[in-house]
Amino acid sequence: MITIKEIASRLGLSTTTVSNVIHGKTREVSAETIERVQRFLEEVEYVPNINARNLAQGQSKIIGVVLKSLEFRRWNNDNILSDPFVSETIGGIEKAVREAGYYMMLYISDDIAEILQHVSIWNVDGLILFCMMDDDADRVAAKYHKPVVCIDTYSSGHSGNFVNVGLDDEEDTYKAVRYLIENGHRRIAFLTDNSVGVDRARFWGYRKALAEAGIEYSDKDFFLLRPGEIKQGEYTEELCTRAHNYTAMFCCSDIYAALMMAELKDRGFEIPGDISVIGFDDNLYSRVCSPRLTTVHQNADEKGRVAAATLIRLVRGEMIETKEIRLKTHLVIRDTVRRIEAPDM
Amino acid sequence: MITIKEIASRLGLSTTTVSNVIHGKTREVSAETIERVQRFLEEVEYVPNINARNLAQGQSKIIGVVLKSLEFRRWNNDNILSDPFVSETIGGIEKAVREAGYYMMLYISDDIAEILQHVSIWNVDGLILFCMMDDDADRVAAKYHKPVVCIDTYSSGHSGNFVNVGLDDEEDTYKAVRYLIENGHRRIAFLTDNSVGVDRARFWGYRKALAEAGIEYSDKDFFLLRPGEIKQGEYTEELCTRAHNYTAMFCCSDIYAALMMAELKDRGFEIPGDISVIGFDDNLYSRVCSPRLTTVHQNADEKGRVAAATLIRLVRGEMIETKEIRLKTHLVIRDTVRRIEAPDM
DNA sequence: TTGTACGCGTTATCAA
DNA sequence: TTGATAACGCGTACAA
Repeated sequence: MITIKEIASRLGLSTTTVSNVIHGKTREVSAETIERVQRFLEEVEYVPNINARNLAQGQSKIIGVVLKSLEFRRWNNDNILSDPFVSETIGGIEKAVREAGYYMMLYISDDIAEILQHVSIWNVDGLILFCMMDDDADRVAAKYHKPVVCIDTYSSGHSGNFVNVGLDDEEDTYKAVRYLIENGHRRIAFLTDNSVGVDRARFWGYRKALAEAGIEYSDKDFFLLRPGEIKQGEYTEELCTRAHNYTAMFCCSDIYAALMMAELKDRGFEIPGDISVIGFDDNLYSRVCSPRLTTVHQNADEKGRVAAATLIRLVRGEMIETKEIRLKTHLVIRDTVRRIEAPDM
Repeated sequence: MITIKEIASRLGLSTTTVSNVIHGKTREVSAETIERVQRFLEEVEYVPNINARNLAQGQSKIIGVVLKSLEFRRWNNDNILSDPFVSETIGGIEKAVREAGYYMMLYISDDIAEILQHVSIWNVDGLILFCMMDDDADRVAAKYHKPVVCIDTYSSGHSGNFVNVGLDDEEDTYKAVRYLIENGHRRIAFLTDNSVGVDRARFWGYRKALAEAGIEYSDKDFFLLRPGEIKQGEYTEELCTRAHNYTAMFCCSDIYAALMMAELKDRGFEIPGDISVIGFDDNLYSRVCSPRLTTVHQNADEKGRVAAATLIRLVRGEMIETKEIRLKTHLVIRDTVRRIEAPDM
């Protein structure tokens, strides 16, 4: 690895001049020198030592992406990246980070202290917090004195320490459930694996649609998938039995919808004949189902890109008007919701 | 951020002593001093500046993970992480890297020069090349003079510049296709989206099983999914029409198997009544299908962990006996292959 | 227009 | 057992 000092001495120049040319601070260098230096730089394939650069400048060009795995246990708790929504979002982040000339460091941990240590060791320029619950995000953002952008974090009392990129989960779910109701459904189950953050908001959207239609809600309508049970196939028996009492089911993710459909079909359910299903995400799982899944479309890749782009603006010192960026969704109507002509009361 | 220098001056010690305590070079420090320093370190929550450390030591503690997106175009070329096999493997890598006290930098690019520049800027200690074809991997490994581990790379003339972690794709596929043949199938299609690397090896396993059973192969038996067509739903019409001539189909991934099953069912095919299907990977897609997919199981998470662990051994200067680490697979028999009693000739 | 010299935070050598 | 001091490679006041 050739250094600036070496280049300077070989060219009979000072390190300052070489450094200036590298950084395009060209107004004080003669055209001839610029030319000469640039040619040489290419010739020897100079690459800067970023550690030295960062040390001198007190920056890092690193965007840290932190996943907290415990809170967001989709079907496989061991490997949170196996959730397609998560990994697609990360893909979007990577793209935006790279295009902005930054680097991405991925860090998966449940331990807030560990996360803070990590970002401070690397002097990370900005942080994206993903799959992290309210208070944890607040805590990190409060201790870390640089820009933080969260994805899908609902903050009770928004501390103002971070910008959040998310959906309007309550409204989005409300519309989907209203669609079920408009199709004559009144006995509608709600399926998820937790009741915090995003899923809580979706739950309230579901409740709102029910209330508006004068449908009473009972705790039995809440179908909870326990962590690990999907992998093991436990409990689904019970859920499928309970499903007999419903004509429709709203699922908090396409994965769950697809999985549930498979379990239901195994037990003789016709879909949507016996039970209608709506998912959330509109990823590949919705197109692997048969019949094809009616679902709420969101763009995970865009979510990641927007989060990263926003963070980088913040890192560059720009002001962001709003603390809450909401992406649009829409209902994609496919083949898993049937119309009930004579609604059963 | 408090520095060693600051700590030393506050404690009335030298930076050397403080540094020694931090690194456990304790044989030359008095017990009392150790105690005093350690207590103070905790008190002020000292975190090292890794840029300075790396600069002084000429290392980085970074494991670079490079994805080359172009060569491996599953269903969504824009966002390679949306492929569950890819993202699960990365999850496995991250785990092993973190547990070994290293950091992971994820970099997605098609441009070899860009990749090399990236790793040399960051002085990355070791490299994992993923989704990269033979010659590209060779080229990177040749120019980069530190340890390289590839995942699923088939090298024509193995340069010896890297260790590869993969499967025995030919043998694994051979067994799966033989299973179809043992069940009376003779008209068996092969579905994939490319014919290089892993998929080429699988193709030869398929051919081997056919040949062994005296079944003639024709180019028509090769079902090629074109990039982008899955997203658009183009061409599947043609593939489904051609499928009428077969009693079974071997698919190079669960995604494709699941997708194909949905398309086929849409057109009235019974599975496995009209056509049997086998997939590869055994990820969640195989359990979302109905009926449940018979498939070749591989452990993506483990693949990632093994690759990372191997790389880190290399980085630490250990010797690795073999240049080719092959993980085991096995056929998971579920419900998509039927037995044909009177084989149709 | 170019060069000198110092600081960034750490590790490492060698002397005390 | 401890402490000066010199690297590591780069950026940048400030001087020339």
